[in-house]
Amino acid sequence: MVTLKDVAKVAGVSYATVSRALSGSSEIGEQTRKRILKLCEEMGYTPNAVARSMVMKRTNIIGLIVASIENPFMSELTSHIEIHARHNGYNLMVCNSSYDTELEKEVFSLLLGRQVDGVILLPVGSGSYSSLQQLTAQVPTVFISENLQDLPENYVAIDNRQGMAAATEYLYSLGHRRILYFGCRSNSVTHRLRLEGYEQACKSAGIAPEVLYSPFERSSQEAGYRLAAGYFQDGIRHTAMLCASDSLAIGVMQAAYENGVSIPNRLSLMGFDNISFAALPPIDLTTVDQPKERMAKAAVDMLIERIKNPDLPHTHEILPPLLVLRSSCRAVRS
Amino acid sequence: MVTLKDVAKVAGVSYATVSRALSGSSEIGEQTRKRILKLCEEMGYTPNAVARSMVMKRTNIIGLIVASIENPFMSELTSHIEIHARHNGYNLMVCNSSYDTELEKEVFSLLLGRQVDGVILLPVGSGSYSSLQQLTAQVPTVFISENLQDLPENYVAIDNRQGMAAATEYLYSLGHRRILYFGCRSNSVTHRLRLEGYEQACKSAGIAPEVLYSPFERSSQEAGYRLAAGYFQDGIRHTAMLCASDSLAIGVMQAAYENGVSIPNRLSLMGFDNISFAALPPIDLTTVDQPKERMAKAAVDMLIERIKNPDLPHTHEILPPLLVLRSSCRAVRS
DNA sequence: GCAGTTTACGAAAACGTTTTCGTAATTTTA
DNA sequence: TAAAATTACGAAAACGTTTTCGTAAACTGC
Repeated sequence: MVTLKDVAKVAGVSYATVSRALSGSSEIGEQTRKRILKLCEEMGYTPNAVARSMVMKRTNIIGLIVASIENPFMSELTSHIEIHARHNGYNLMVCNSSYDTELEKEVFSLLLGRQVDGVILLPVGSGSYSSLQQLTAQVPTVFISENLQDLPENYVAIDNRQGMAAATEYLYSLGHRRILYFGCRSNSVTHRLRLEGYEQACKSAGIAPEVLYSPFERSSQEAGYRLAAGYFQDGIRHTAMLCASDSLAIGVMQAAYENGVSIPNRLSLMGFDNISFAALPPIDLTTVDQPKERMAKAAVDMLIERIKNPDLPHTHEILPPLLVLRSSCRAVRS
Repeated sequence: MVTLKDVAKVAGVSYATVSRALSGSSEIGEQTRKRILKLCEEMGYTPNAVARSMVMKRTNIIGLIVASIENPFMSELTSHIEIHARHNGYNLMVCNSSYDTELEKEVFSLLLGRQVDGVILLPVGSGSYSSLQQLTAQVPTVFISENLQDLPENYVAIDNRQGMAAATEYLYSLGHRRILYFGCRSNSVTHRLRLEGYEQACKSAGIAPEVLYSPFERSSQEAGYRLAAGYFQDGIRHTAMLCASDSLAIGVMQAAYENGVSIPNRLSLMGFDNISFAALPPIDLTTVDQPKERMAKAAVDMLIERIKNPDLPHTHEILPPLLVLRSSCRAVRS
């Protein structure tokens, strides 16, 4: 590897001069700058980012912790985060937490040792963030896609309550009066808010909320499948099913398929998240979109702001969800 | 941040001693080691990986360049690579190349500047790797999921030819004699081999190969959709369709759906890759699996070997693909 | 009890940068 | 034209580690 010192030696100048030529400093003559830049080119010099980080006390690396990269929702977010971060001069160090709060803390510490300038956390969503606080206190951190309410943290999320309320109202507008909510027994605030949105909209519409919970399992698709399979055994008592997530809805779809329940003819089905699966024509799930690109950008921008000025107070940004109408819902025959 | 020097000062020893206590060196007394480790704990000392990298001339970071993280196939691979790398003491720096060969080279250089110990490349697949060679020559590199034949590179791939031959034979065994191949006009060797596998199996079976090409577009799903839509206009002349990738097949499925062509009743459909989409019940696509976890492990292991011993000759590993039977294919009525 | 060996530790260099400070050389001002 | 200001550069410290080398002190064998 050719270093700055090597270039300086060949050029017959001090390393300070080479450094200045590269950094665009004004403390250098125009002709020497050109000479040195040309020499760097010729010698194939690449600045060593590690050495630079050492003295600058900043790595220009953002750590990203995500529950599971292979989850389509999370991989979409990850992709946008990477691109937007890179456009701002940051690289991404990515770690899976594999839905494990212990591992989540472990990789967080690991990233701290790596001296990342900040962390974006797509949390497991255990509902308990107290044990993370001694870690988030050590480096600028932004949570994404998890509503942390009044916790002293930075986060970007959508208005889950409003989103689910809008979903409920949409079903109501199609004539549905018996709408079953398929909830997720997660402790996350996100899921609590979604449920509240449903209940609130039911109340406003004057219909009775009915809720079925899935136990929180590794795969919510599996959970939706089992829950729906059980439900179908006893006969269909509703005209629409509103699921806490697209994954759940897809599980339901599988069970419906196997039980000969036609969607949307016999049952309207709605999800939440708008993962890329949902748009596939054979699925074509009506759902509520989380604007992933906007969320990613907002999180990166928020983080960079806090990296530049660590004393900024905690903040959060709540983006509006968007109803995505597809073919899994239809109006009730009158 | 509390540093090793701080600990040394409090402990009243030199920094060498603290370093030795932490590294498990034998050149230190048992009681001092314990005393220092306890002190490190108390003071909340975290080793600075950047400083360590500086002197060790090794970062324990693997760079991963992927065409698009949000592509389900690639995100699955990414996830397994991250986990396996971390278990071996490496962290992952991830970059999107966004299907752009120029950007691919750009981020590669960027990773070189970051002093990554090695690079795993999930390439755009332009078919031309010569311009990459001056980059891959500078750091241990392993290509994944792209068959590079005799190129002087390291790679992990599947036997694409055999996989597609097996797919063809399976359709033949179901009684299909008119099998249309939906190819991808990509320049990648991978796609050439798949086509060859199809042609070879046709020849052995004594049936005529028929091929329709999609132009290489950003989204192969879109390409499949357009190609199939055109095909259906002129009437169905085949009993089975074999697609070069699952994405293509899903596009075909959409077109079939819209044209009232029932799969598998009217037309058997087969894909290749086994992306997670393919398993979703409403899709349930018969396909050829690329064993992603095994590929990821093989690539990481191959890379680490070459990091430890950079003088190792180039090598490659070809894994066997696996037929995944689902419901998108059926036997021809006799 | 003395030479030789081992053990346990400290001093200091090294990694490749950036940046501060100092200073000749040049330019500007009066 | 002398003093003051500016420009262009070099010397050296600093960042937080690891590791080599040197050396007292403790131990070994006879």
